[in-house]
Amino acid sequence: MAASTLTEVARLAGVSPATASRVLNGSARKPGQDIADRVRQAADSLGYIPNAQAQGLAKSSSGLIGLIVHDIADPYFAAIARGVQEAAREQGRMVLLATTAGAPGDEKEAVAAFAARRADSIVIAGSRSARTEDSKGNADLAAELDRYCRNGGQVAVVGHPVVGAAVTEGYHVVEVPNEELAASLASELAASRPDDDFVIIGGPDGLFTSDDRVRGFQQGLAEAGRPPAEVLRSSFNRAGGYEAGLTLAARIKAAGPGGKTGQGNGVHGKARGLCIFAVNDVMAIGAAAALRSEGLRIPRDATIAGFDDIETLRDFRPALSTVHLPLEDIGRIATRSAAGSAAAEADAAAAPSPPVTGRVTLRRSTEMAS
Amino acid sequence: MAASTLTEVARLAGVSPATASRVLNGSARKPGQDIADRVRQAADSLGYIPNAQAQGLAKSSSGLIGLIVHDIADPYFAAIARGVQEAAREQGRMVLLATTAGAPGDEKEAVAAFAARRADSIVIAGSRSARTEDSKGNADLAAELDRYCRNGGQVAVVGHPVVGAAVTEGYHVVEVPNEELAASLASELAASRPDDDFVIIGGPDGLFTSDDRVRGFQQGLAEAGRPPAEVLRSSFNRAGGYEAGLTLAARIKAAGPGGKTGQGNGVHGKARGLCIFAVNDVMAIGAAAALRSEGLRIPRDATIAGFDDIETLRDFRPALSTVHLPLEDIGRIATRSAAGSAAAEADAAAAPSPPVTGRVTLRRSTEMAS
DNA sequence: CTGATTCGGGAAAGCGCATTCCCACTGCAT
DNA sequence: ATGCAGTGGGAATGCGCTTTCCCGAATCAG
Repeated sequence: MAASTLTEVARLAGVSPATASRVLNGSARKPGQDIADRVRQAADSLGYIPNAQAQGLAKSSSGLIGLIVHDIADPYFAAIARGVQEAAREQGRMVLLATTAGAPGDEKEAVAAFAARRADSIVIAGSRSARTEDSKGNADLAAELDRYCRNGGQVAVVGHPVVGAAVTEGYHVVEVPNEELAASLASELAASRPDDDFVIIGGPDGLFTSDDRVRGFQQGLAEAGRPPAEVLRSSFNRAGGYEAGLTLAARIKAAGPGGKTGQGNGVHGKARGLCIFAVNDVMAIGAAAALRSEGLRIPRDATIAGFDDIETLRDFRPALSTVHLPLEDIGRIATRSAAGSAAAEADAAAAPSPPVTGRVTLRRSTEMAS
Repeated sequence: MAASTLTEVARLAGVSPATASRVLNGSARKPGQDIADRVRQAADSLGYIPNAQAQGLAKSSSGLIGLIVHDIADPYFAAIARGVQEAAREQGRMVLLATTAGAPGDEKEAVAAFAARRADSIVIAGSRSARTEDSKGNADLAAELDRYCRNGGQVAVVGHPVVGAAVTEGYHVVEVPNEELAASLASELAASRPDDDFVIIGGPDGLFTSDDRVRGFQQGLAEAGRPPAEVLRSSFNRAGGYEAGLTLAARIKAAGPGGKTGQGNGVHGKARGLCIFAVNDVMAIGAAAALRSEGLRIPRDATIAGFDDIETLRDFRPALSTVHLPLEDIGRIATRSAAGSAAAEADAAAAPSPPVTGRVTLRRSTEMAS
């Protein structure tokens, strides 16, 4: 028994397919009450389910939203995905998921696949990369997006625009003030940790999100009259944080065995502590785990801060200082800004994009030594 | 500029649409080399992207996999989703996401939507419910799945079968040995905590996953010669765990202020500790947070264990004793078992479904008191 | 009571592609 | 030279639905 079709419903109801279509799916023309009832009854007596593919083909629009993330199991992306999902539901659309591990080549393919499915809009979350080895991929991606937009697609990018993207029509960017927030974090940290040296654990060079946060942090430090922090680069995940954490642990132990009151490193008689800024929470957690595994305690032997304020990580102890980002809202905003209708564009003109605001959140992991 | 069509490509290449179709998409008949080249060249000079909707309509199959979860931001589901996504990629399909907060009514709608999109298969993760208020929704869901399967769809359910599902054709269940594993956990805990009383923090009555784990744990306790544990019911998330944790904290403090050596509660002169089993990690973390907020320490004032071994929570301290579940594999297995082909069915006959195995993992949170 | 409008319904033309059928042609054996 | 299968390409049909166009009937003004 194959799924029943509109034609069958129409026949059962004794009307034409055109009429059946008009009553079953929102059409401008409303058939008479009695006919409508007959059709509707026929429809659910047959268990009729409209074929979305055929509908899509006929009106060339699919009710699909494409979402591109690096990794859906990463809580950062999962949170954004939740927002996207919610907004999609509001719009009566479904979300199509693609994960790419951040490879622009894969992202290009994902965009092509979405385009093939005639997705109404595409949301790209996850940091853009400016690394030279990605430049080919980025160019391809930009071209693909270009084409997609020219064919009427709407795309929203979280964070940084895609490198080399030329179109403006239908291309939206949800700005995340990474740099400013990182600067604020730095300045608050500088104030609360007057005697600490700072070090940054960053992601790979060229990752915009990472680079912005590093730059902002350095700037905040400079404004507070602090010297620039050293930057350790590693991968943008827990493992990267852990690795960098091991390096730092060794250094801390070498500098002051048994605590920071060892053989005074610094011109003042007073020993200097170390404050670590990891460019995201997951890396911070990794670094913290590394320190702990080396017998170091936080915030006693070093202090640490992250970025994102991942919900699942809030129960981590010592509570992680970080910058809160409304991840779910970001997903929602991105999805809405790519909702692509005349109304939406009018709105967009009025409010180019509801600004994303974060908040520095200092917690126990950078608390003053008692 | 609308997206170019196969016909345009064919015209440019000077061949018929049929031929173009044959070269551009895997067809049994391979046109001649020269023609193939011409077509391919025409295709990418036009930036041709096949219209998946039309393809789907024509061959009635969409290359889509529907995934139903309660909440994509929940790390449990996010992990499963990752597995599903990977398997989908292997199969050259894309995943369509639906979140339902566990409401059978929403799940039914999601299935209908997937059916409308002619998804090749559907993976349902997330606990089934047997609560009476859900019985109507469950029946509807079962009916919808039934219809979907009869129309050739493949369904894989993680954990428990949908209540009332009648079809067998195309209906797969990935069994998760919740009960057995919970029993093992109980027996190991009983051995390592000989002097503890046990208490269980469960989800709402009627949630299969929760009920299975509760039942298994009780059984394990019984086999170890321990009396049944009291069961506290609350919601299946962190908040629920937190709430139950507060209740328990009050109880612990009342029983033995300042530690468990207070006014001896028990026939032996020796005070008894409390070992808490929360039916999932997230609840366990919530309960732990509640205890901590009440000034209690783990494992000193109480010990606690969870279930799932959520990756993001592994850095939690004290490290949480739990039951490891290969979440990602589960997603992968479910997706593969619903891959729905003759070959897959032959495989399925050979290996009904690659068994999911978990592992009791005792860590610091239930460590022997020193 | 007639002519100009609506109004409600049906017929039919695609949407973009896969696929079946058909045909012209080649190569081979007879 | 003639018949045969085999091969490679094109014409045409249909997937299920939307939508334009058309037409008969009903409504209204004059």
